[in-house]
Amino acid sequence: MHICTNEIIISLMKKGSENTMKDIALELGLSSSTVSRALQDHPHISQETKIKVNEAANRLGYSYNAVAASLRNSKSNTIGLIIPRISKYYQSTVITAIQNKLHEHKYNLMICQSNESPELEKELVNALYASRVEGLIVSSTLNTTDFTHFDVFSRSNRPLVFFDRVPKNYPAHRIQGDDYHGANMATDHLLAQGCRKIAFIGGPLFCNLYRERYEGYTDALKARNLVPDASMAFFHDLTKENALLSCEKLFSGKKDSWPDAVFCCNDTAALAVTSYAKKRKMDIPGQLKVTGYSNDPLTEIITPTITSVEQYPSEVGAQAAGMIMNLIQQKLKPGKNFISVTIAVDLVKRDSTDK
Amino acid sequence: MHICTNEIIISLMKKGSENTMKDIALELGLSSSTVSRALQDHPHISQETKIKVNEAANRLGYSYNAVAASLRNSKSNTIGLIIPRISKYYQSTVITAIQNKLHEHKYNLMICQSNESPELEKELVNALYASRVEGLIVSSTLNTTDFTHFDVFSRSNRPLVFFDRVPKNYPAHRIQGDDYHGANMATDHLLAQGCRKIAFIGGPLFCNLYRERYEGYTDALKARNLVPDASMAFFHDLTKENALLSCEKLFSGKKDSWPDAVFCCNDTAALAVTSYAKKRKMDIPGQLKVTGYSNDPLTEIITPTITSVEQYPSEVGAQAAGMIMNLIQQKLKPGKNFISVTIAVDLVKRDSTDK
DNA sequence: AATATATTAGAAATCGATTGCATATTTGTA
DNA sequence: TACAAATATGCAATCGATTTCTAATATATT
Repeated sequence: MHICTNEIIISLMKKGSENTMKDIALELGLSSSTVSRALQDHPHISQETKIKVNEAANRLGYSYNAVAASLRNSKSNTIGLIIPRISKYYQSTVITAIQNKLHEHKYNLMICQSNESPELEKELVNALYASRVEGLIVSSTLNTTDFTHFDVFSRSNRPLVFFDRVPKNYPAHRIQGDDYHGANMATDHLLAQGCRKIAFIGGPLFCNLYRERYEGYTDALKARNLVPDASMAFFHDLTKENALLSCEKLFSGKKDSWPDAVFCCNDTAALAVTSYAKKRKMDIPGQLKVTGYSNDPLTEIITPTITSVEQYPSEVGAQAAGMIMNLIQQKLKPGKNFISVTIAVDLVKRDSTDK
Repeated sequence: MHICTNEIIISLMKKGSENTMKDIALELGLSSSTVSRALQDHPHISQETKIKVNEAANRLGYSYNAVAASLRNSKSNTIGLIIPRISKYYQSTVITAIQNKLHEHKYNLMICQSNESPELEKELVNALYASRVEGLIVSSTLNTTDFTHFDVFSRSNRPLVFFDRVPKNYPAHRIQGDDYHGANMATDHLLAQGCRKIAFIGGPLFCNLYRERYEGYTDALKARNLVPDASMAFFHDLTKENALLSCEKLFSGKKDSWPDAVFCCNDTAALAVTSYAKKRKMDIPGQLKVTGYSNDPLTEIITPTITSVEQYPSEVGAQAAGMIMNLIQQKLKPGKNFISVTIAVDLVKRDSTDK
């Protein structure tokens, strides 16, 4: 057993750079081929040599250079991820699931935030491509309508998987929550609770999420022979501020024109509606019922707790990572067939809809 | 202006691999040196050649190989980040700030989660080192007491910066919030509001954060000639569940032994205390005052809103990234001098302490 | 004894971009 | 005219790990 202090290790290192396999080889009078194979536990190398090599590697403070291996093998063991923001509950949960799954396969994840900017998104795609990530997982910007900047990946057969915010007419694999069903369930629940004037607060309809949720919402109304009221549907960035503005419009006229429920496409908006209603002394759920989307822990903290749609983000992340790994390992043959996985959602009923 | 369809581009590409500078050189009857220099806009290359090279690069669908450049230049343009979890407000805000700052310098960020496991942390350090990240930013695991696995970085003079959870006796640069002062202010505020039996809920004292907050808390008490009551101080992982258990203990005996305030070292715990109190029909802030730490947006959502300590995570992230960049660019000379930056904090008074 | 088969190790090319040095051509100056 | 300087380009080595092919032993088989 050798005991090395830092000083000894430093003195054994060449000035200004790392020791390489070559240095180990030199030290032992071997070739670097042998060292490489020994470190990989290759069967053609004797036990004796392997032990000597590993010992020398420790002694010299050798560290494997993944960059060199990456170049030689055309294999970076890295996956790229582009996402608008990492700070939301849903997003960060998906990321964590992806990372854990990839780690099982000894893959790294390079996470980039597009900050909702299509230009930055494009730049990041190219940067990740240049870094030779082996696959790319994306939730696109709200404003990405042109997806051609992802062509580099599809063109070179490098796996490309979209989740959550997926393109409409772009050939790629995708993992989505069942947005139609989620919205449909939530709306139907409100109807079952007796609501008849249900407002809708969502994002722009060119984004798949809101398009499908809006459909789920309108279909639920139609199923009960109700006509969706366009003056009660709002489409904008789902920030607190925007949601409050929509509230102003919803609750401006005479009291009997007010909605008796609001279906919100995220929890931020649902929260804003709830606090608006509280401020105006409206009773929730008595006078107004509210539902959110994503089942952010926030929904259990506010009074009243808010009914929301659970999207199982961990499952989404695990599926996305799993799909990328399968594509890389060619368990799924690349080609013109694209897989679309839909993750089931559940309605979590809480106080804001009287359960 | 050339118009290329995907088919044309694909047909121009070698089977199964990318076009390289060599291919561009071949196409134009130049050497790859010239191509390299042309693409870098090197002054020794004529305008004419540069235009031809760029045009051919587009035509061939050339994509820069950052891995090859990385090897040749010993420069990966990548920084590593190891963090226990990305899902909390504070953490994700710091990350975003780091990423934005690094992006200005054309650096990428490789984010890894240690999931609070020291073993995984160690593994990640080595993986990032092998990937030749040029610097490492770390917030360590709650249970990391031995920091020698970071030696690889210090030993090879690769910048290492700790933030938030920083080591006690390990030589490295660090960015910290002013934990002592934050806790001191919060406690003093509670005292000023008339509280005299202030409980403390924090993490284990071997972690700098909680050690310093505890000191700030006790010093505030002592400054008013109060003796900290050990039976009212709890040290554990700051989860909701643990915090509720501590509440059980705090409010188990006779009513006059109950605390009149609880200082919590994070907002999760403060939230738990608040909901516990609400469930037991205690009046906040009348009967019990509560403060949290980190100023998570949650604190403004719950009723009552919770007084908390703002840590300016964006500033922390920007400083950490800025310091790494300075160290890389040798604006700070590496050596035995370690910089410790303290970021000021502020107390945000809300309803839970009667303001 | 002679050939076959493991076993172990090395030489050299490769991945793709970069760059110091050498070279060739053109322009400028004494 | 001759020589200096500026301009434009190529050659070849380099970064570090991997792998194919080759070669040298040693052991086994007939």
